[in-house]
Amino acid sequence: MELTTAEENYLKAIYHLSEEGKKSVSTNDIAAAIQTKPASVSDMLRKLGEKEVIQYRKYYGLQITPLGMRLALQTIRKHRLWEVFLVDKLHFAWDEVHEVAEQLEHIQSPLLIERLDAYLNYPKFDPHGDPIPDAFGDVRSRPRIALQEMGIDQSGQIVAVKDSSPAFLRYLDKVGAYIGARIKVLDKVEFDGSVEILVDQKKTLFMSKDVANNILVLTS
Amino acid sequence: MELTTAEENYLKAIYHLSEEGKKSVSTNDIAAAIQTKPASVSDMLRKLGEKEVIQYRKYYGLQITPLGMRLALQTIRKHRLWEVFLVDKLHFAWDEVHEVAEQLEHIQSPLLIERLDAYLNYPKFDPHGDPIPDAFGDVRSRPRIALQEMGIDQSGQIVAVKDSSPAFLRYLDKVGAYIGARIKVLDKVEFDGSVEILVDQKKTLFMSKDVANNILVLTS
DNA sequence: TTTATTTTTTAGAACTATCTAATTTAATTT
DNA sequence: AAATTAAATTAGATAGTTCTAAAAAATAAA
Repeated sequence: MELTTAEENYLKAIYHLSEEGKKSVSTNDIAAAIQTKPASVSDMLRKLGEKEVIQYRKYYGLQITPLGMRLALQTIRKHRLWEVFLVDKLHFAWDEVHEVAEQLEHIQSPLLIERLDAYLNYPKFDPHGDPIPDAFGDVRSRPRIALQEMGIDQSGQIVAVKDSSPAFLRYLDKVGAYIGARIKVLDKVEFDGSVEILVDQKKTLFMSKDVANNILVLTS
Repeated sequence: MELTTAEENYLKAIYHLSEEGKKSVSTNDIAAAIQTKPASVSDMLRKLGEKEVIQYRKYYGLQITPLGMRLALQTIRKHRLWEVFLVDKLHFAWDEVHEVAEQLEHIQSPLLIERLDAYLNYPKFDPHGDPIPDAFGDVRSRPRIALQEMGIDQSGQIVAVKDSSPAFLRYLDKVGAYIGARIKVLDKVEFDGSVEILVDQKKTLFMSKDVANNILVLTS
């Protein structure tokens, strides 16, 4: 069974929205996620239902099927492997990779992905810290919490970001809070939820609540 | 000005057919080259004419414009750079790369191609020995002749093949006549046009006229 | 429980790319 | 030069993706 590029994009968006803890994924949510109109989404949901990658009941909502899950994870695997390639080998900045990976993920060639995976040394996480599913769709995720949720004096390592908009990624680069940075919470301001952290044991940094909420940390 | 994937493929086919010495490229030729129907080609020629990448007069024929030439060379550049990547870095066999490169060539990202070019060390030729146009569309081609046309005792280096079908490439791999191999013509049989050559100063090889005609050599 | 609002779906249109069948134009042959 | 053959084009359909505008269904509010 083969999916078109558009179908893959819809399925990926549905998968991501499902993962974000939402009990049900709405037509409007999907439209917002892939920047299209709800009318287009309705149409596509019908088609994805026919292809049995989702279970779909009009007006009631949808659920990904095991088949859909497998296909979505395959696409995500490809996307993240390409991101690693772009950053590790071609020296892209981590805020430049998304758009290109968005195109590369649709290249059809199982052999290519196998070889790429090997060439990159079987990476387990992409440059944003998100886990790369293996060839069988298994994801080795690490338990992570938002920096905002850490307590004073708690340490950890930045492993991912929730919001990966170029603007946010550039901000992180600027202040030196990159993926992999080891941090420690020095203080939390109760009034506005902002935090003070120590980065790599040398630089202190103030962060607003909003920023701290967007950074995921592997605590130790 | 942007071309769709289909338009890029048509333009590339037209460019290649033009290069093959044919004075005029016919609708049927194009249809055969990209495995579609003449009717589809007619339609597309009209569109390419409107986009001014070719000059088109119904029933009379077509000619690539300078703009079309530039765009075709850009696509060819991408295709051949990806082929180098697949062979050099991902260890694809040279008869496995075409289909994947056919997809990769349509990825839109000038930065990606610049970086890829640098990463591959600015290669001038692809794994089949075909020249890679530079960013400005300039091609550094080498004067090459068919192995069949060489005289007895003449030496040279295999630099390209005319027919790059997987079957032919596999045959070459099998007999050890790879791109880059240094050869010398030991004998030519007048009766059937077959040749006897010495490969890399150790192995002698008999080749039919047809095979020898498909191998291009840089003579020295 | 009606009414109002929001969400979702359908209807109808546009665009791309392709096909088959029919027609038109050009080239060849007699 | 007329007739035949070959090549190229148009007409009409289908399939995929998207849109706007209108209708239908579900949810929230009075």
